Amino acid sequence: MERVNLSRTRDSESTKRNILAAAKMEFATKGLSGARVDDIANVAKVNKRMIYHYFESKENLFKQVIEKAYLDIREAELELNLEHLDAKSALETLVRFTWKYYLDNPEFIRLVNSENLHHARHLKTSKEVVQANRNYVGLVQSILDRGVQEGEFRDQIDPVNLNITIAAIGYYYLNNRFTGSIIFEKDLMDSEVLDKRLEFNIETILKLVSR
Amino acid sequence: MERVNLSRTRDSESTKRNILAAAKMEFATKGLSGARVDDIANVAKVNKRMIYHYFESKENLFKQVIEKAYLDIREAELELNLEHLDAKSALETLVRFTWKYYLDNPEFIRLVNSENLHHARHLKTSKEVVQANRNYVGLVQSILDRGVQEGEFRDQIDPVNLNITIAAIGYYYLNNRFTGSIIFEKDLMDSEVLDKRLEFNIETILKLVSR
DNA sequence: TATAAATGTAAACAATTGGTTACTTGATTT
DNA sequence: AAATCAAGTAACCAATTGTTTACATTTATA
Repeated sequence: MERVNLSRTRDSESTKRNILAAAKMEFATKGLSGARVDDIANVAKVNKRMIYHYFESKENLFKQVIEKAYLDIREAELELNLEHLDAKSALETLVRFTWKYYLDNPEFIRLVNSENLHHARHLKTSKEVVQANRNYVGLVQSILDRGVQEGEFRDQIDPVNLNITIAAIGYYYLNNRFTGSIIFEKDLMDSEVLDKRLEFNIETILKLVSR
Repeated sequence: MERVNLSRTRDSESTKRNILAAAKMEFATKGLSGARVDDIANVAKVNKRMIYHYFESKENLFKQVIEKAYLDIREAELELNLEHLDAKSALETLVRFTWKYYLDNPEFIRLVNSENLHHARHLKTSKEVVQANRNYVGLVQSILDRGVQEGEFRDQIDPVNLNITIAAIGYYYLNNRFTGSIIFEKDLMDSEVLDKRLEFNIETILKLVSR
């Protein structure tokens, strides 16, 4: 029988949550190599030993963080309930969502970069993430099918490439906002500039799929 | 009067070049924090002291590397001589070039990521890079103008956003090839898959600009 | 209530790492 | 040929860092 203790002075679940949250920020801002276990412990207000107690190693902690990051975004996408919209609206909603998610969760982009710098070795063994993504590709495929039926979209569009492009046009812009702002001599994070970029992206995707 | 010594046993220029080349690979594969000065020295076959002699610090060495990386790609773009082509061909050539450059120089992507992780603090003081990029945006703008004159392109297309999108659709795919290959359960680096992606990208850009 | 398991702390360790010191060797100039 | 400066080497250092050891306290349960 599970006991719930509402007034625990010791709370392993909250300790784990705190560690994960602190680790996410630390890894995102400094990368896997740049991240410091001591800093994670300090931010999480937890003794460093607890990190090793619950997560075994810095490497494994990173793995937990990146897995959770992927599951979180895939979960948020499912909550959009795109099945209830016509294909064009569904696609536009997805582009807007992806953009906003990256904008609101810059850590996600950083973590994915880190994981790729390390040849995705942490994600390689994650069945759960693969399955979540399989569902996601299926979702996009069904939007495409619906669009063809409605006479709005071209057929034979590759859902994986479409997916990648939807992510790419948001990800690249936000990932490289620092070098981009210098190079293009323009604040890429200015709110009007951001809004125009989103409209540009929606246009890009809709023109790509339409007949 | 400058003397040229063809048989120097001591060659500061070649030492500097070796350090820069080794540093570029080391920073690209491990990031700024992950890179080891000792490893750079070993690969460059140079005493570690020489790195500090010529480059002052690890940080400054990174700055030299990232600056050169940007100047190199902007230089390669200029050599395409896009002015001699009709607008549509020029744009397609640029998309193909960008893709191939990222494919052949994966270090470039990694370095740009690192620089953004560090808020572009090394590039901030680089007038030369900003100027090179100004020329590049001008080049794309002139292609767009030509396309409008030829009656092929829509007008009022923002050259910066177009630039960003051309880069994005190649960059994202290749940057995230490791996580992408796992997530999409498909080898994104398979040569047929790569070819299809390039065609997809050309289509994306041409549909975006055409009337 | 005794006991074992879970949760937590302080301190230290061994390895690593960016950077430096002290010195040697080779090339150029006068 | 002597003197001067650039180029190069080996050894070392102080600080950092991921990880561990040894120990203490709280909680759940037999």
